[in-house]
Amino acid sequence: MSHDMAQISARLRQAGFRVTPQRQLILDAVCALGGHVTPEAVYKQVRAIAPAINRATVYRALHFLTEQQILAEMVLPNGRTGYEIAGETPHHHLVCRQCGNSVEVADELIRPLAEEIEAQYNFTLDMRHVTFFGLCPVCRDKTGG
Amino acid sequence: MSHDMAQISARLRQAGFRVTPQRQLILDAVCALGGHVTPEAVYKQVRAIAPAINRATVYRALHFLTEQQILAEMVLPNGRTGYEIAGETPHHHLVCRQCGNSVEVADELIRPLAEEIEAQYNFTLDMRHVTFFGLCPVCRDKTGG
DNA sequence: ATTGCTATTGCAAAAATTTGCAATAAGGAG
DNA sequence: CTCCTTATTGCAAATTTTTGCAATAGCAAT
Repeated sequence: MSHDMAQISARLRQAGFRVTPQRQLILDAVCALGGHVTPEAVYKQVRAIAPAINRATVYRALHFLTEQQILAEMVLPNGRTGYEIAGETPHHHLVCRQCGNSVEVADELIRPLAEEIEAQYNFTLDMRHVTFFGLCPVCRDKTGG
Repeated sequence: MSHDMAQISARLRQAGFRVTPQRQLILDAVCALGGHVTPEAVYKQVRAIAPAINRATVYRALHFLTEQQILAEMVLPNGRTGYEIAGETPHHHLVCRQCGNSVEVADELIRPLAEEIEAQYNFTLDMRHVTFFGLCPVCRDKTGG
């Protein structure tokens, strides 16, 4: 279990939000599935346990948990949105718009920028999983001249 | 007109793609509407001129023109995808996950990272319009404290 | 101008995501 | 334990985006 439910619950209630069984199941599902998870995968996983749950609830909970920094949101190579438990090792991707292949980028490259921006704009950035798009060497040499 | 159709046409045909009236209309629409444009807005604009055009064609053309670096794609503050003519001044955004407000980020901050990554991974990045998510100062002091 | 190859379109249906609203149920207070 | 307020859910319908496939139409070559 990579999330401390007791602590999370306390924090949410503290802030006036409610800890519903749906939200717990959804969070558990993201955790159990591991890695980068799609809303649909979460839905199916949760469904297996609580068949009555609604798709909209999954989408809403995923948004909510992301807002609360309990989950982190990312752009998957196919352009859709994925989720993971926040706090996992930051990792980033370059994805090729042409062929769809992706490469991992070291966090050390990204972090300085994140810190620079945070300092300069006073934002608290969520840079645990950034995706940049472009052309991989292979595709560049073909089409991208 | 901020795009050179003759040159673009030549390049596309050169690469074995076709320059269809639909694609031209769609590109014109993005140009005419200016700024950050949604697929739906493009669809409506194009429709006004060519009522027979199909929504799927708009989505496909937008993807295609982005792949060809003629358009640039970005994440809008509402989380959906927007487009603009590529080559316009690069600009980036920090958007607050809580309140949705966004702030512009200087390109000078982003460019060094882009160059570093390109050098190190041999990717050609499309960093003309990057969006980072996080918490603005106001929302951080409320909830995210 | 005609022909042939195949990239693109339109259509229709599927899939993915969001939204309004009434009903339900957390959880703090008594 | 019960009551009350209101955050959340479920539902159904609207939106948004993607996809398979047959028909259409670019465009390079003749």
